[in-house]
Amino acid sequence: MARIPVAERRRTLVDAAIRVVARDGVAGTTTRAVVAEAGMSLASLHYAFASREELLDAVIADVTEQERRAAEDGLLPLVNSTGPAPAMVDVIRAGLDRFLDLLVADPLRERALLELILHALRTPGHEAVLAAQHATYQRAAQSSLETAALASRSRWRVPVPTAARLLVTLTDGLTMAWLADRDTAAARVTVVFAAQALAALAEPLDPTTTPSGDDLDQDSQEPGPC
Amino acid sequence: MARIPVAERRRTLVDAAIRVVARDGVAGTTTRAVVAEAGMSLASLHYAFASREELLDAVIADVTEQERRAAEDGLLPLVNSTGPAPAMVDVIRAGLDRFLDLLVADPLRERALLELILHALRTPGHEAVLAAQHATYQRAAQSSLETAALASRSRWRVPVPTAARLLVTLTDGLTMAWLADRDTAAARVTVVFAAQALAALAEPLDPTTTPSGDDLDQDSQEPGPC
DNA sequence: GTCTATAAAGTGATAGAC
DNA sequence: GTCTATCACTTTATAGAC
Repeated sequence: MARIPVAERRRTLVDAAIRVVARDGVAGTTTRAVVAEAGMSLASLHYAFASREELLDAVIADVTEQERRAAEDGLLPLVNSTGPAPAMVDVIRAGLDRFLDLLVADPLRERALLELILHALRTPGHEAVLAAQHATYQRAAQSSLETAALASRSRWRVPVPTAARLLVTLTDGLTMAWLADRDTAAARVTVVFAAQALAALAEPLDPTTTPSGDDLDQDSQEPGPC
Repeated sequence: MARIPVAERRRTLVDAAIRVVARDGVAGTTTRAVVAEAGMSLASLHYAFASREELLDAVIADVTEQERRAAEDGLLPLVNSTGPAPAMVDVIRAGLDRFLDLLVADPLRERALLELILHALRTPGHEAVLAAQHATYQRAAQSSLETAALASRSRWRVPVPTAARLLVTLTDGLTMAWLADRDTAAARVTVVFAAQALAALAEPLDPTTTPSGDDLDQDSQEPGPC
């Protein structure tokens, strides 16, 4: 077959492995399944990667980087907006709703990432890639919150890393809960309260601006599964 | 060997399987590993359970029931307390702190439960046990919140199922975040804000009672990993 | 009912031809 | 560099002796 640079081989294999993990889970991501998806021989995988675990490390790093870019892209519309400053709670709610959109549109991807993280949590030798994943998320959450403060002309009343950890906690929890019950309407309601909880940790720079959230006393009953 | 009732065999096998899942993960829970832990032969497992998957179903149901009982027991101290009614935020914070205590004391158990849920999410035919698990959690969260309202002489301003879903989201997120970074001090801070977020959805029955939370402007910096 | 032994089908990794 | 063929091992499940 054609002589392919090892860097390109790695890319092809990582992309194929991501599809296999999403479809069959980590346990189903055998070396044979990956090379079948990538359309190459088993030996080529072991030429590009020393072992299956090394391939999985590369997959985790790649998926994490993709998520980080998605978060970054989600912030661009905010910094470029003109008009009057929106309330912090609305900025956060819009961001969380966009996150939920991604989850609903591609649940296999998020489930795959959770599986990969749990796998790395249990397997010795994956500490480095796991720490990198966590640091990337924390940083993405921090810059999201800092951008949100700029857009809403607010300041954080708690250290940004503290608020960022709450944001990560909320997105992780939203993901787990939605994957478990697939109740998108209920998740939207949870997003509203999550946004209020985060926005309560910030205050407007200009005291005359009155921050307004949604009505707490809404009579929305728990909707059934979609 | 001794002739053992099949019900007892099943109990022994499920208990052994729970230990193996906690130690080696779902992928490491092979039929051989379980029978070695239980001290019986491979054929005895297949006499009690038709397949490995059927055993895993029983494990998920058992662990879920144990968690439900733990949540129930955690509520008993609340309803029996005399003295003046504590503030809702303090009741919830105490409950979340107790949850965090359990997580820190036995992280392998929570990690195992997450792995089992993800496994059930991916494997066809496990929908029933997964739905049961989710319903159990939602019910436990609801009765926890109702008990908290009683103890703090408050009422919920939103439907209890809605608040319960936020509680489940927060505990799931707390678990994932702590498992990822093992930063107990940061998790305690997250608990404070999570409790405030939930307490904001309730109001005291007696208007003269002033609900008091913690100071939001505390200068706690993000602590390093433990 | 309980066991040993084994079947049948995987797995990760590598040797060696080209 | 890339391939086929294969090693060495593990897996679930079952057959058949007792």
